[in-house]
Formats: sequence, structure tokens, C-alpha cells
Amino acid sequence: MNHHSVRGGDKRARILESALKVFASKGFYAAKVADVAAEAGVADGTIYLYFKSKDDLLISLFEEQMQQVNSQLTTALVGAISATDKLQRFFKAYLGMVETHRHATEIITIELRQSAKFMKDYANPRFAEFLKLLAGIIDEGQASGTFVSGTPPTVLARAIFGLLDELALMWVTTKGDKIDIRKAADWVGRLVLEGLERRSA
Amino acid sequence: MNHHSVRGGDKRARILESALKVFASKGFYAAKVADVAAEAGVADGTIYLYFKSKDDLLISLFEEQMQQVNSQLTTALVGAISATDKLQRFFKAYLGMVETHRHATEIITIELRQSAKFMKDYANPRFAEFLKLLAGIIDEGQASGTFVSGTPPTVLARAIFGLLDELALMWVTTKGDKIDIRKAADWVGRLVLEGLERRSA
Amino acid sequence: MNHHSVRGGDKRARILESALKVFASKGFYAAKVADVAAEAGVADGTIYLYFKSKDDLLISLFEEQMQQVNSQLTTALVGAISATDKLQRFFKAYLGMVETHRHATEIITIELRQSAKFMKDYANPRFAEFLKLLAGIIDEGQASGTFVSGTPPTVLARAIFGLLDELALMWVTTKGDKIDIRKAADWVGRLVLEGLERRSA
Amino acid sequence: MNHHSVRGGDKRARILESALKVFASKGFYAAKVADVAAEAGVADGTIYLYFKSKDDLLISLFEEQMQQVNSQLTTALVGAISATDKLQRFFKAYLGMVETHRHATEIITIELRQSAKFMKDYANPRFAEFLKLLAGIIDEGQASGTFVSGTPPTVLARAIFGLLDELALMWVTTKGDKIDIRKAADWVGRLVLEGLERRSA
DNA sequence: CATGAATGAGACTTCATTCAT
DNA sequence: CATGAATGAAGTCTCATTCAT
Repeated sequence: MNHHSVRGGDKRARILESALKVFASKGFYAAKVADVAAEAGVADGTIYLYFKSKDDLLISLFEEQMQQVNSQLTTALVGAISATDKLQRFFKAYLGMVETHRHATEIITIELRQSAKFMKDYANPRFAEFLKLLAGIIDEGQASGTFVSGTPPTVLARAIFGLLDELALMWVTTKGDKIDIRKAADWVGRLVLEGLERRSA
Repeated sequence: MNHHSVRGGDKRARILESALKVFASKGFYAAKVADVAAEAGVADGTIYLYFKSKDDLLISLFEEQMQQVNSQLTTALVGAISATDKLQRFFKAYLGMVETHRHATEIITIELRQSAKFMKDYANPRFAEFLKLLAGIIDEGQASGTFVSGTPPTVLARAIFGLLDELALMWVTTKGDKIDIRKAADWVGRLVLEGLERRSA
Repeated sequence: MNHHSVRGGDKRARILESALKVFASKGFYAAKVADVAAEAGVADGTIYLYFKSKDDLLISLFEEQMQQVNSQLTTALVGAISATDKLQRFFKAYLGMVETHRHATEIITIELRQSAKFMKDYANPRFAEFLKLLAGIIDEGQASGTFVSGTPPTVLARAIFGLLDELALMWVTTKGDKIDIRKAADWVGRLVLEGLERRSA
Repeated sequence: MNHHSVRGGDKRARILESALKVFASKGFYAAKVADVAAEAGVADGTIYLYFKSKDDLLISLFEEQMQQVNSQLTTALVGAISATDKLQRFFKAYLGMVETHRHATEIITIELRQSAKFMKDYANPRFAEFLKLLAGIIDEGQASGTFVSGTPPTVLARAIFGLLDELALMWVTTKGDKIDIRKAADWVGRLVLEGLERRSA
């Protein structure tokens, strides 16, 4: 009988999973380390055997989650040829994850922002990766002439992330009847790819 | 002659202004009430003559700032005729404010999100107003046939807010050479109104 | 029109009256000076024109109330001849006052005790007077042979005060159907004068 | 071997003991939680591992002390046959405890009263038990014809408690030469059982 | 490795008291 | 005399972190 495996997963992973749930439901500041420990079924002190501090726990959570997000997005793009196709798949995959990874979405959309303030030095490399992936698609589209040039891909990537992120936030925080987040991918696709204005002819 | 005026502005306004500065630079949670008091040049207890609690201070700040934002946006739209024109002015005005109201932007972009978590019951009516203003423009454009129909205006409004908000956040948090936030209004205008794809003919 | 008389009474008296009401209903520690001021319809600062401190307000209240109690008791004894008669009148008068001066009773029964602790040096001369009055009756009874000797009158006086005081407290704190406080005077009279044991013959 | 025992007594008991001492000497309101912690030799925060709040500490103190008082009184009555005997033993035991449990006496005589005010809902069940014990003796005496009937036992019990309580308070607060509290039991016994008046024959 | 009782720095908030008007 | 806004000392309580077991 292995002490370290309880309900199929090593302790570090279980703590991370619990932190995800607790931070998402109470917010990072309101959540207590003891809450995370209780959720994970370990002693308070045990947290500190795997993470340097409460902040470190949050950062590790980002790392893990964003890595998953990036990996799934990358997978989703496999086989796509045109930039247009890639972008549509990107939207669909991202907003699809919102539904399947509720808690992760809350952490990313809400706490990621605070991080800019409270973790002055944390560079957030995974988010950078995310943006790079998105900017790469746009760059490719602009280079191939499929997309209009003139706006820096990094800015567009950021704008598009904000757009997706806000829809995710809306979906996550709405109590009653939510929008269909999967339909939203199409709406966003139309908005971004075709624009709002009716084409003249 | 106002008994309560001390160097241009009553005390409540001064405290609010100081809270804006302090919360923006340290984040709401890291900021101490004593910091705000010191910045405002009043005693700690004085804060509580004007605000019920630290939370109330943050909420009041939102109210005030969002009200200003809404009022400036409304002003900016005066005289605009088409929905397209209104939307462009909206972008220009919003991103213009980012530059002139740096601190307010930080509060709105960063702390507004947390509010969803920590202030369960705070409805944030000013933000609702903001969205209504934006959705109104889109609705008008769709009704007149200028804008493509099919996507709910409320969803589009939210998406566009996210987009603007993210650019504002990017601008605010970038240390070195920032993008030209005023140019960004045009970029965003093009993205939203015309879309990314090159028009076929 | 006299500024100092509002609703028939000078300001000092009004403050004292308000303090009585407020202290009685919330307790001295829970009561705020501002509460007393509000009740009296004066500004907070005004309290300090008449009393040195919150403590002084409580002490002054004791003085005033005990003086009234003593004066009424003294009046009640006028015309009584025997010690027995005096004691019965004393009981009747004391417990009668409990009903007519509810708030004063609460202050005396409850806060008087605390005073022993929090006002190390306050001698409480009025309470001393009260005890002297009661001890005087007992002493007189013992001297005349009406009362049994052997127990120091000061001790008996104190014991009897405790007895009356506790009944007063019971009456004051009971919410539902209270005992008839006036009947209690007779009960106490019987207990003290005749004792519990049935007389043999 | 008990992990939690530190020099004879678990931490909760030590804190309670320290609270007894500190509250008795400074009064509940004047006493700081830090004082209790220092007296107990623990950190301030440790108090809150065992008690919900400062109020809870006081209530727990009451519970514990009154329970001890009740238990000792019950023990003292074992073997007594007549109501008269029981009452005399009750007096002796109660006033004896005053001397041996000085601090507890101060808490009970002084702070118990305040509790009526500041703890609106705290029912104080131990004190109710105490009164029931006393009223039981009186009821028994009345039923057997040993004691005079006519006065409700609950009222008499309360009156007698007040009497004992006041003597205890007198003894506790007197600085110089105190009365002999053990003699007082006889004095009280005489007063209550035989009354003040000299028996006619 | 794991525990969880203990720590203690520090935050928010209250409120008696002052003093300029 | 009266006001009441302002003060700021001080208290209760929280909670991330440690360390002896």
C-alpha cells in the first residue's frame, strides 16, 4: 500500500487540484491555505512540503493550467491549413475548454489579472506562450495575404484573447441561463474574421 | 465658503482620489487602509467617517469611476449619426481615457474582476450601464442593416469590452515602450468593423 | 426663548437623563458617548462641557440616582416609630422604586458592581449613605432589644441590600410575566423579620 | 503520555485559569486578550484555537466555575436530612468557597451581572441549576412544614442568593480587615432561618 | 515525509476625546 | 457655550508559516 497515492494521484497534484477548486470558488485572497489543505485531505503543513508559499501555489496553478490550455490548443490546430481555419479552431477549442474546465477558467480569467499587481516579478511565461501561439496564426495569415496587414499581430492577439476571456468570464459568472458558449465560438469567428459591417456586395 | 474644503476638494473626494492611486499601485488586497489615509493626509479613522469599510471604499471607487467613464463616453457620442461612427468614437474615447486616467484604468481592468468574487452581492450597476450603452449602438446598427445580424448585441458588447479592456490592461502593465494606445483605437475599429479577412474584391 | 431649556430641563440634567436611559439599555461599556449625545439631542462635544469623561458621567449618574434613592427612603421612614416598622417601610419603598425607576435600578444593580473594579478609587459615598441608613435601623432595633443581637449591623445591612438588589435585578431582567415586586416587599419582610422556620408555638 | 500536556494541565485549562485571574483583577472589559495570553504563557492567537472570541472565553469561564460551585454544593449537602440542615450547610459551603476561590467569586459576583446585558442570548444554564438546587431545599422545607409557606421558593432562592452574593462581594472587595466570611455563614443562617425579630417567648 | 498546534505580525475598525469654528 | 469633524491610540482577531513530534 503506497502512502503517497490516495485516490489515484500524487500529493502534489491533489493539492494543486484542490487549490484550483478553492481559489476558483472563493478567490485567491479569501481562500485560506487551510481550506486548500482540507480540500486535499492533507495537513496544513504538508502544503509547504510541495510549495514555497501560498503565492507559489497560485503561480504553480497558472503554470499547470496554462500549459494544459496551450497543449490542447496546439493539438486542436493539428491538421489545419489556412490561418482562417486555425483561428476558427482556436476559438472553438478555447471556448470549449471554458465549459469543460470551469474552475481553471475562473482562475485564469480572474486571478491572472491580479497577478500582474501582486507578483511584480512573475513573468508568466505560459501566458506568453499562449499569446505567441495566437499571434503566430495571425502573423501567418497576414504574411500569406489572407489577413489584412497593418495591425501588429501581438496587439491583435491580445485583443482577441481579451475578447475570448471576457466571454469566458461572462459565461462563468452568469448564474441563470447562460449563453451557449459553443455558439459563441461562431459569433466570435464572424466578428473577428468578417467584421461587423455588412459587406457591400 | 465651504467649511469642509481643504485645498481644493472636500475630504471624501480626496480620500477617493488617494484610494484610486494606492489601490492602483499596490492592488486592493495589498493596500492598507492606513496607506490610503496617509496618501490623503488624514487620520486612519477619518476614512470611516466617509466609508463604511475598506470594501465600501473600493465599491465607491468603482461607482465614481465608471460613472465618469459612462458620462465621457456619452458625451463623445453626441453628434454621431451612424452606428459605425458611434462605434469608432466609442473606441477612441475609451482608449483615450486609458491614457488620461491611468489609475482608474488599472482599477477597472484589474479589480473589477475580483469584485465578481469578493463582493457576491454588489451588482455593479455602472458596469451594466456601460454595457448597455455599447449594446445599444450595436443593436441600432443591426436594426438599421448597417451591422450584420445574428449575434446578440449583449454578447458582442461584452466581447468588445473584453477586447478594449485587455488592450487597456496591456498598455497599463507594459513597462518599456508601450504601444500607441490612440492608434489602437483604429486597429480595433478595423478589426471589429471590417474583420480580419481581406475582402475578396 | 432660552437656548438652555429644551423640554424643561437644563442641559446637564438632560444629558444625565439620557445617559441613564442609554447605559441602562445597552450597558455602560457597550454604550457610546455619541449615543448619549444623540439621545440628549446635543453634540458629542457638549458632553465634555459638563462631564470630565465617560467615567465621570457614570459616577455622576450614581451620585444623582443614589441621592434620590436615599432621599426617598428617608422620606418613607418619616413617622415610623419601631425598627420593625421602619424596616418594612424601607423594603416597600425600595422595591416600589424599582418599578417606578426602572432604568435607575438597572444602573444601580448592574453597573454599580463593575464600578468596584473599573473605578479603583471611586469611594461611592452615596452607597455608603444608603448602607448607613439601613444599618442605622438595624442598630436601633438591636439596641432597643427588638432585634436579635450578635450579628454586626453593617453585615446585616449589606446582606439585606444584596437580597433587595437581587430581587430588583430579577424583576428588571425578567422578560415575560414578572413577579409582583410590591408583594415581594412583604415576602422579604417576612423572611428577614421572622425567618424561614415555623415558630414552634 | 499526553502530547498536549505542558506542566500539569492542558492548554485550554491553563488559558481558562489565566482568564479567571486576569478578568478578576482588571474586570472583563479592561482586560485585554493579550493579558490573558501573557498570563497563560501562550501567544495571543492561541487563545482563538480554544475559544471563539473574548466573549466566549468569559462564558466558558462562567460555565466551568458555576459547574464547580454546583458540584461542591451538591457534595456538601450529601447526608443532610432536614431542610434546615441543608440550608445551613449550603451557606457554609457557599461562603467557604468564597474564601478558597477568590477569583471565581469575583467573576461570579461582578461579571455575572453584566452578562445579563452584554450577552442577550446567553441563558446561563449553570446559574439556573444553582437556583434550582437552592429552591429545591426551600420547597422541601415548605412541603414538610419545617419552613413557612406563602412565598414562592424561586423568589426566596433568588433573595438568598443575592444575600450570599453581596456578602461575598463585600468580602472580596474589602481591602483592610475583612469580616470573617466563615462566621458570616452563621449570621446568614440565623437571619434567614430565625429572622431578625426576637422571638416573643 | 506528514502532521497540526502554536506562533505573532499586522490588519481593520472603533470610539473617547479634542479643538477650530 | 455649542458644535461635530477629525484624530489616533489601542484592541480583537486572522492566518500564512514553522517546527517539534
